Amino acid sequence: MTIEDQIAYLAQGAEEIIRLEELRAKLERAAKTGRPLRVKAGFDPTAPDLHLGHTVLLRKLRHFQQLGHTVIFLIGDFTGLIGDPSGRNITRPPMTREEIAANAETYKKQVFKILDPEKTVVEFNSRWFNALTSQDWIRLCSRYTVARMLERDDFSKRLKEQRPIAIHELLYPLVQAYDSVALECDVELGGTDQKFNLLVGRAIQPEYGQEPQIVLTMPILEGLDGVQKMSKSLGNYVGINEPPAEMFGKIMSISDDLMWRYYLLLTDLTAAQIEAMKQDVAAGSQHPLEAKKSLARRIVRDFHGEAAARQAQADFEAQFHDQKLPSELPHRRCRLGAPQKLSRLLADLQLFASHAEAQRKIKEGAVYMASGDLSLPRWQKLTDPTWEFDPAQHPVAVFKVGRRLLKATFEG
RNA sequence: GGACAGGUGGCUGAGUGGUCAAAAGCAGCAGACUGUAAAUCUGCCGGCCCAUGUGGCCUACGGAGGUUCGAAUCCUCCCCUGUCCA
Repeated sequence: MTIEDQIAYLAQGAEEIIRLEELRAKLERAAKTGRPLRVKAGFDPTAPDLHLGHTVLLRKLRHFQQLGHTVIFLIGDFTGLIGDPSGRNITRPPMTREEIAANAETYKKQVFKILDPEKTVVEFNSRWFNALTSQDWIRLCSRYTVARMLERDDFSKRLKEQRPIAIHELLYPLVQAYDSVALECDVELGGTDQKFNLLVGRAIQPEYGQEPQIVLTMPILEGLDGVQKMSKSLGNYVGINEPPAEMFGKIMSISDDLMWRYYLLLTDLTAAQIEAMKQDVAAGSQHPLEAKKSLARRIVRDFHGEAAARQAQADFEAQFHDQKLPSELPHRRCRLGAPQKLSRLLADLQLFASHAEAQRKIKEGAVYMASGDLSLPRWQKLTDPTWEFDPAQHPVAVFKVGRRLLKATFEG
């Protein structure tokens, strides 16, 4: 690949590259000297459950690896003590060595589904921060000004809105910047929300006699709702460890608009290929549903392989086009000798969060049941919460509420 | 250290003695329509119990006490946040 091809490859899907000329120079030098670039991305040590949102960044890191460069997967176990400033956050208690080690293992297991382990270095920033002296800290703090720190959107906004800003929060960007110094990074990747922190790295490195790193920001992936960023706490995420069927289903539930965004950020199709597909859909020569299935299959394949992806699609089609039950569905065994009131039963089966909710939803007509021959389920709407469910009559039953399915086997 | 303003359900935010499990919006869940899309419309949206009713009980408006037949609302102390002054 020529240098220009490499730049185009790295730039695909990226939000911003600061600065492009410097990246070109570094790539040229790396090619000439045979010394790979050191490319860093930092991760939160407390949330080792990765979802598709994280993979946007990981995929870009892999692109660097494919071009021969070294990725530094930095676990911010020291940074974690501060917490990325985002308003109302508190310093976290230090994690134990064991917790950190366990989380790191969890990370590795997930991350190497995308990254090349041969070209990845896993680091912890407590390694150098625990060795820092008070003098070192003061020296670091002296290299940046309050005014510049307050340029950060989050800080200036909170200042204006009279919301609290704790002093230690101001340290966060400096800590992250110092990571780049300690690791002698050539490039740092992050989401667009990290832009400020990444730029502080650029500003601090020259203070320590280093060349400023290249900053490459990736867009923040919207969650399944298409509005808010994908995050576990918002519940709008697809975890990379989720079973194929679940992944497939979740992706099928996104809006058509969002589908193109996912294509761009979560697959290796080029922007031109995606645009062509978009045209086909707009022209009516391809049904958006098919385009979405193809997206879902690609993504599932990345994490579970081709066979599982095909199976997931087949299950999906069987379930929603042919009205069959999926090959695997949540299943609970339940001891029940005598008839029981429906609302109580469904609450006990944890199909609902509370008994009150079970009663409400049943009255709303949201609950369906199938029993007997499950290969061709005949759904029966249940609207009476006081109806006595008789396990003798229905030793195996499947309950359906919206998209949720639950199979229950009763034994006396 | 002083003065002032504020702290309400997942979020925003109304409510200043009973009619308040707390308006409204957002989010969420479910139904209709569909392609498990979007948009739209409808219902629900603290818990437990009875069985279905403008039903009973419990918990909840930063925390702890108090006043009152009755407190998110009044009083006292405390905690937290911000602004101004020092």
